Amino acid sequence: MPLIIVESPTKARTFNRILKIANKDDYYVFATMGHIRDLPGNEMAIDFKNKFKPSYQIIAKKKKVVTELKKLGKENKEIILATDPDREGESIAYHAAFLLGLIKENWPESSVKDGKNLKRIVFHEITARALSEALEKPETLRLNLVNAQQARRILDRVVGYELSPLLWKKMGKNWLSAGRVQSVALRIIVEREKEIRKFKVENYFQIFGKFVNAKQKARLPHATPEVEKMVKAKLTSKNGEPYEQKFTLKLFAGEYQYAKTTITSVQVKSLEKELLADTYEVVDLKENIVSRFPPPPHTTSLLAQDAFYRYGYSSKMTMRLAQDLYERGLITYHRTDSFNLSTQFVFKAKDYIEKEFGKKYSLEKPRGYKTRSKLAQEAHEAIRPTKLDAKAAEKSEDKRITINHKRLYSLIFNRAVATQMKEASIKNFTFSIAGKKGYVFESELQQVVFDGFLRLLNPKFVENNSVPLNLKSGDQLELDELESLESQTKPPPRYNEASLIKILEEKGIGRPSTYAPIISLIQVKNYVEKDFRYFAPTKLGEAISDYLAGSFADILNLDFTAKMEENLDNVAEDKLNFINLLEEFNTPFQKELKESKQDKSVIDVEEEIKEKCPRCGSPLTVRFSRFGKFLACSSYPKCKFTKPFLRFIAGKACPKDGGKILVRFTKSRKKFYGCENYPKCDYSAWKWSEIKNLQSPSNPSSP
DNA sequence: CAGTGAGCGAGCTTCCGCTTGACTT
Repeated sequence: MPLIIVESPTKARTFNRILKIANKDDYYVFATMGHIRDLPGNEMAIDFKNKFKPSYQIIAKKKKVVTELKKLGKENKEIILATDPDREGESIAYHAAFLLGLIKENWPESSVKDGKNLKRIVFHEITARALSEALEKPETLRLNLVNAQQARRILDRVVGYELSPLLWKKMGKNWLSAGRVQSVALRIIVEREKEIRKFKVENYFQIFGKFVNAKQKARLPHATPEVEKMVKAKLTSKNGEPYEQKFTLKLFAGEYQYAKTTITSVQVKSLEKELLADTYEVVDLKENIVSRFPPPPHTTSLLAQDAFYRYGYSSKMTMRLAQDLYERGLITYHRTDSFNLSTQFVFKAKDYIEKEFGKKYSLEKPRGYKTRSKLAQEAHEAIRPTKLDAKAAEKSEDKRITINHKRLYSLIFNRAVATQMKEASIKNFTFSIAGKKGYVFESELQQVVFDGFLRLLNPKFVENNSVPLNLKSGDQLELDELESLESQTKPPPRYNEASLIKILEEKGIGRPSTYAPIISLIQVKNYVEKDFRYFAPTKLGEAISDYLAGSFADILNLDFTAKMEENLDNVAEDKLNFINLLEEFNTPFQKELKESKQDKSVIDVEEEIKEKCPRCGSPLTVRFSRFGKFLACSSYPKCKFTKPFLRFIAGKACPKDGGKILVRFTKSRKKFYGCENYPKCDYSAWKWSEIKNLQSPSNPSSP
């Protein structure tokens, strides 16, 4: 009886179901639960003198899995490797085959011992047809792909296990970490912070006019009933001279565009006077109908971004919820970078759309999406519901399905179905309002002509933009009111979880399975902190990033991974030898390491604060430990005074005893707010909204 | 599924990527 090997128990279950239906129950399907053989954690385990030979071990937590695998291997002669079609999947297959005694390892060349009994099947879609087709023409293990994975693994190990100890010495903290992915993620945040500091904030004014058309009702963009008669437009030029200037900043990651006007506070008053005295006419009214297409279905990265902006979920939370939905069979696999939707789903979606919204909303031909990124590996489908049932999560009787699960399910459902809906048709109006003295105001608005997919994905937008513009060129308008707004130019924004994941994915840094863990890691290590929902580097994080960027500029660059991936593709296609690739990386790297090790200077990130040590009077300093920040006496080791670093919320007092409110954490690192006088006072709150309206300490409430 | 408060830190750490079940109530 053939033994089929896959990664995940869910995939195994699906296979069993399909095989049973096809009356092929003489297969046994076994799940490895991911990698089973890897480098040990407690040492480098790379032999640099022997072509980077790795010493793999069975992963401690997988011993049971491997015992079971070996037992099954003895019982079943024919082995069918059915792991994911990408690099990591091929590697899992390889190590499983090795443990079953079917691979001869002779570094750096490995070979398959018994090709008759070892087969590899590959498919991108788990359906009965794909499976039976694959079973009919099995292939062989792709050793070049395995080598690409090994090169990736070894390179990451070398980078991580060389750079980390360097940091331990450099910073005097033996728990620090560095790596190809995490250090670049950190640098992205650090460089942005510097760009923000460097940014010069400037004040400027914007002038908006509200115009009335006595004869006809004109509509204001985003109109409310009360102001329906008014048209709001922005002053943009005089005699062809624009007031607005646009600027583009080149940033570490991408660029930043911003605009300001040349209008200063001095000019505003006289401008207002002149504008109010003028008479106006609508000119250059243009209509332009454009199609708006639905966004692609969710990948891991897009789902994390969508859930963050829509519901404020952290990536960790989103992945946890998605995992639960996946395990209950409600959605497809949630760690994916693919836009592919199975043909079965696409056809069912068409039926669903026609039944739910009518034929006007469905497509004749299915719509597909191209991956933007060449770095995608597309081992899975896009994330989509498994059933065309909008209420599938709602109906679940599982008590562990919460409102959050249901919300995330809806997000996934709507987005996937929307991909197969007609595009929306939007009429864009742009027009100017010109005064006799040469002043020009400009405005634009949109009207939804046909809602298409927006009906499902953004009904509010449809509702707010359904009325046509009731103006035409030549209409005479009166300026009813002026609104002068003082603004400041804004620096590029800090990253949040969504924008960080977006840039990581764009640059191919990290994989769907690692985005959330990486974001957790740089916070747990105290390299970055969240200021509300935005990342700011700590002193420690900035020092680490600057040091590494200075000494290992190539690795800390955004295109390092992209170049590595290109090379790994060449290895997979047998155009490049993977040992040569490793050597080409490692030779200059070791040189840089040697130079860095010669510099014995130590970087100090400790920062003195105003507060004095109660024991000896020396200033206290903020220090970093693996458990977070703490305050310690600056005359350590002479004085060993320490105390916790507390984060007070300014301007809030405890409603029970008037004490200061501070941020605390539960044992499981969940954030909450509490009174400084704990345990005497037990006031606590989970959410900002609960403490938002608390009184300030100096201003106790009277009633 | 939720889950609400120590005191530690300054000797044996650290990588990336693939999986799920893992605490306790």
